[in-house]
Amino acid sequence: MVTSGHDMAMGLRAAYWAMHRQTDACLARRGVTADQFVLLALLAERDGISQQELVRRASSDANTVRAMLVLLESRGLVVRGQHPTDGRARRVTLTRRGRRVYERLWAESEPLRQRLLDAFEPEETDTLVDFLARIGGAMTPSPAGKPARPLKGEKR
Amino acid sequence: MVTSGHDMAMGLRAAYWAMHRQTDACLARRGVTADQFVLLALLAERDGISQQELVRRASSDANTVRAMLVLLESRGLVVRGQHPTDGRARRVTLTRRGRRVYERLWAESEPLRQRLLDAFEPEETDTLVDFLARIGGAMTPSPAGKPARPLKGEKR
DNA sequence: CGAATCTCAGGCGAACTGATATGC
DNA sequence: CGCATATCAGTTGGCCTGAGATTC
Repeated sequence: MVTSGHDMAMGLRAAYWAMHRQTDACLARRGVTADQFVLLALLAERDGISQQELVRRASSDANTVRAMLVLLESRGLVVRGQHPTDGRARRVTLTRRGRRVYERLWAESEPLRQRLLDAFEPEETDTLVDFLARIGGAMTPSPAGKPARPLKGEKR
Repeated sequence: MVTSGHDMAMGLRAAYWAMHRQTDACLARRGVTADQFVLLALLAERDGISQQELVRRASSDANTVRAMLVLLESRGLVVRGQHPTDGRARRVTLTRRGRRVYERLWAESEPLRQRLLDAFEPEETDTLVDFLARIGGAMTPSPAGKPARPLKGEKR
């Protein structure tokens, strides 16, 4: 097989959208989108982080995250409070209802994650995650001045 | 490392969006989005296919593809003609200008694909594409009645 | 001062739903 | 008839740019 960069890109696109659509369909009954679920999951994993931190972890951008949080807040799932030390930042937390909803969504989407796992041998999953991380790294622009590209002999 | 289905999903999300943003940024100068570029690439590879075929290959949906093609047609990059045998279908072709623009975009985005390739050893790329295809397969709903899931001993 | 975090206004491509027309 | 392809109308969530306020 002769695999090109284009094949990788198209495969990545197909894989992502297949997953995204399945996730949306799975969560739609509760009126939550896949992207909103990502935020809830990040908060469930590490509650009380800032919006900026959510932006980074969700691979999104500040305006989008803000809009989504405002929406989730209006539904009583999250609270955007004040950061204890940084006056600029907001401290985002799950409400009790938010956590309850999230846990239900997590349980209902478990079959999806299982189907994902079942498609791979146990020893393959680490490789896959590593591959995906490498793509993310290769496609992340170096923050101007700090050469994030790996030089020779540099460990990742 | 303990890799969960959630890790895979988040990694896939991060990888896809990193690539998508870089591609958008790269093509923006010519006023073409990454998604539009996908359609152009599919047509360059196999000209004269139907919209439905584009839908499948682009992992998109009929309404979205139509809207994008109407847009591309208004810019003189594609033509939506009549299918020779199937009266329902449309035969979509690149115009000469469309092909010229596409080839320029392809050349300008070559560094991106190279960065993608450079992140992997030659023997890894096939594995990656296989992995991505498996995700796509695992997340593709079986078309009701045809169990697309792999049974034991079945070759892919 | 610059840099970081967030807010606001606004635009837009793309995904989606549902209904409809037409040809296979 | 059912089914597939495409169209149309309309909605929405999410991404983006650019500006500004506030705080570090």
